[in-house]
Amino acid sequence: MDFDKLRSAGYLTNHLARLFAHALHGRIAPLGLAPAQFMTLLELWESDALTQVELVSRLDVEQATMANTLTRMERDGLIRRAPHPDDRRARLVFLTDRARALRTPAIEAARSVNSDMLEPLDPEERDMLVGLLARVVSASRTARRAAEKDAEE
Amino acid sequence: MDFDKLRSAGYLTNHLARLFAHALHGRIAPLGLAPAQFMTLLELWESDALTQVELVSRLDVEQATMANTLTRMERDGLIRRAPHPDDRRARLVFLTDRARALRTPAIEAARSVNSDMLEPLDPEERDMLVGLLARVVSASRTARRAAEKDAEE
DNA sequence: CATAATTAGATAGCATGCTATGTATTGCAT
DNA sequence: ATGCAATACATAGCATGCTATCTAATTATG
Repeated sequence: MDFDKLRSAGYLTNHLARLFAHALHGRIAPLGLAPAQFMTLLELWESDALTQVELVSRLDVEQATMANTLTRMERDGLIRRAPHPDDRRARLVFLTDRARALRTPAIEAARSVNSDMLEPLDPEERDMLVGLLARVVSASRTARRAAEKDAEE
Repeated sequence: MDFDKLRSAGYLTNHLARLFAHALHGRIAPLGLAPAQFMTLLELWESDALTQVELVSRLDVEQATMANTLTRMERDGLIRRAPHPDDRRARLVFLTDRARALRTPAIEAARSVNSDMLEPLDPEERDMLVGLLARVVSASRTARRAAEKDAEE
């Protein structure tokens, strides 16, 4: 019973994700940002005033994870939360000026992490890798949602 | 200043790693295993009686991370730790019978996670993806080690 | 040989992620 | 209109991962 971890997609993906996270952390920590905060800001830079539920569905993390990330972001002065005007259960998440100002440098940092990490690949290979990753992620999200739908019955 | 997360290797890798981890967790939790424990067992199944330092270098996690994982594995009856005969600082990690017995079913579970997740890809595409991931991981580890070497001076 | 530098490991403190649960509100269906 | 199900969010508890720091032991060096 053998298992070659260096030919295992799951193993390699886990390892690569840690390497990416480490690199990103190094580049955005000077901005006062952590990786999950950056990910969340990517959505808020696109459209401000989202609810937690909307962020959860866009980023595909669990609601509890997002709640904690938002608490840390509020602590760090990146967001404010205000009551939703039409739904007293919900709160809207707003960017602070500080978070708005970080958009350009943070995205620049993320871009440079991607280029550095993919440096060993040819341009066509980079596209190939990104395309394959996107397809697997997309299919897996779909499959998971179908499975959860099933489980409801 | 735009950033398309669905074309970002770092973003996709992080997302895919979470999807893989979730799938693996679901399959090995019934065996009483967690993902990081499985990863560690992969090394110990190959060669028993390793030190923590040896596990750290093979799995490329930080020493503190491995120390905690080993503590949980000892708690769960997967390993025992005994003093190193030639170095009183070190301890050797040994598999228990329970951990040995899990080898076949756990590897079977991991294999099935990989096949399920890569199901949307053709066989050649799967090989391509695994090969590209392996190259990026390998290059990045090398670069990181070089950078650390540099930082020593 | 004595001391300094290195090495092995443990521990503290934090960020992300998860599951499971609790609370308040909303909305639907009778 | 009421009463139950669904929804939005918070919280507790745990696993992984990290950096930073501490102790003890070993190795290297003067």
